[in-house]
Amino acid sequence: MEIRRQDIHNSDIPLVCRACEARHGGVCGALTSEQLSELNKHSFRNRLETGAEVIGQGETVVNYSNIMRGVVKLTKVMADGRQQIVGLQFAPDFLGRPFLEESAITAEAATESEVCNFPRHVLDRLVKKTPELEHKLHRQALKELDEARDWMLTLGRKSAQEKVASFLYLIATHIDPESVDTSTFDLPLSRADIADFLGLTIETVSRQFTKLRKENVIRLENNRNVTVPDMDRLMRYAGND
Amino acid sequence: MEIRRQDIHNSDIPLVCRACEARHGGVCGALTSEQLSELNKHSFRNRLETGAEVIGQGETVVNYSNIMRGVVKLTKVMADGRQQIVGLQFAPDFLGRPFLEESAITAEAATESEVCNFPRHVLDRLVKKTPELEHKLHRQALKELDEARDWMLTLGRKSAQEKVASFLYLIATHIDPESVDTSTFDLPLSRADIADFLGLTIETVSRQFTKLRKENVIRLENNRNVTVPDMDRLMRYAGND
DNA sequence: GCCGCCAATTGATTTCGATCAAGTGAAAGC
DNA sequence: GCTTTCACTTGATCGAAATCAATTGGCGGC
Repeated sequence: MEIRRQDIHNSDIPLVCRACEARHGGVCGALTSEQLSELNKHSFRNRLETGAEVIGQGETVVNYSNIMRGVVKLTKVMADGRQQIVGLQFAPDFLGRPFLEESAITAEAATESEVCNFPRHVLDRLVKKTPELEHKLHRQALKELDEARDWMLTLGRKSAQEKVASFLYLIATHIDPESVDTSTFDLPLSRADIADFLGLTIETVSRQFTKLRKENVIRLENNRNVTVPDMDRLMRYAGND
Repeated sequence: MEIRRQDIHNSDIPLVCRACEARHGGVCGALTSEQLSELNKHSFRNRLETGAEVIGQGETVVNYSNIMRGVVKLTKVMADGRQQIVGLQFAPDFLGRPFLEESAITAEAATESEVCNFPRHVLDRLVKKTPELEHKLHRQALKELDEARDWMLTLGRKSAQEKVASFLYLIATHIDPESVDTSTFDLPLSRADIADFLGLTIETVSRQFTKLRKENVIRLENNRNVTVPDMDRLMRYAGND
């Protein structure tokens, strides 16, 4: 028995949205076809090269985005250049901080990505009128909060080895939610980015990769491609018993 | 010129809520007097001794709360006992994780506190019917997310001295939002709790307190009472230039 | 007043990860 | 084909914070 799609006026949904909406459950799912059409009038998609900045720390927010493809990293920088990645966002996550003029973080593409942008004021107006949309954004905020707090435990209390294992486990479970086999994947981050995510240096990250490889917790096809023969074992290395 | 209170039926508001609502801008502010009455029927207040647990990691959530007075710490524990405080909540914060059966964190009173509890299902029902209430909760979630990400930078990239200074600055700016003079305050956390908040050991926290005292960044009346002669200087020690 | 308790401090030593410094290997440019 | 470049790895040393171990100081109970 199949559950019917709720929206009747399927054909009224903008063409670009139709393909998109089918593929994922982003925030747009909360909108009626009319609202989607309205939003779509003001929205534009673009492709982001690795390293391309979506928004910078301290800048005025003009657009929100939906991640269509790729991984976006959220970073904070200190005045002296020290840097910390405070979040990773995967498709089809919503990207943006509602109700705030100025961004407290930098968002940039960790991999080659594609995003769908809409002007802040258009979405803000839509949120006011659409409780279901605010509910979706609320849920995403809570999800991000849960993830941030999980990561705080990792940053504050785990050893370098546990941190690296935790990172690998995180990627294995997030990179391709569709896939059944999560045991082989490409890392969306460079060693430098991983270091910034884990609060370590590149050298320490590299040494821990080597150590995990020598202990057969992971195999490395090349610098980016990882195979995890035993996911539970990796989880134990991550300290998540 | 004074702005008039919005709610007309002021006298319909439950007595306990009236005193409370006047004092702070918690989530209840989003409710009509009827809703407040309804919620109040099922709510109960209680006093929490220091260390009293509101909810434990992995337990089923039956109540949400509003913090009326005091400070509540949110902690995560690893299987081997390592512990990390992932958030501090001050009055009049809302306490709880909407839309989740099971708590991912432990919440316990850091100081002697007072909370107002309401059954989860009652508030959940109210949220569904009251967009303004969900909006308030959404805003609080985003605030907590911002704070969590700020703290991730502290945990991942700051030195022990910067961490302790950051903690003192956080407390100075949060403990008593009413007060004009934020330069003298009591710490709501023991050294052990501070260590768990900063991802350090008690000994290191203690040494940094001593160091900050010797460098005249702070004065200590006793273990708990702190005076900050120059808040900007403390901020610089915290690495927030 | 003295004891016991607990929180915090202080000191000595160790350890883990940072720093400094080469070295490797793959891809791009000439 | 060779060099250059860039990301990563590996090695040697250093240093900040952890660990181990007393000691201090305040407070409640008797």
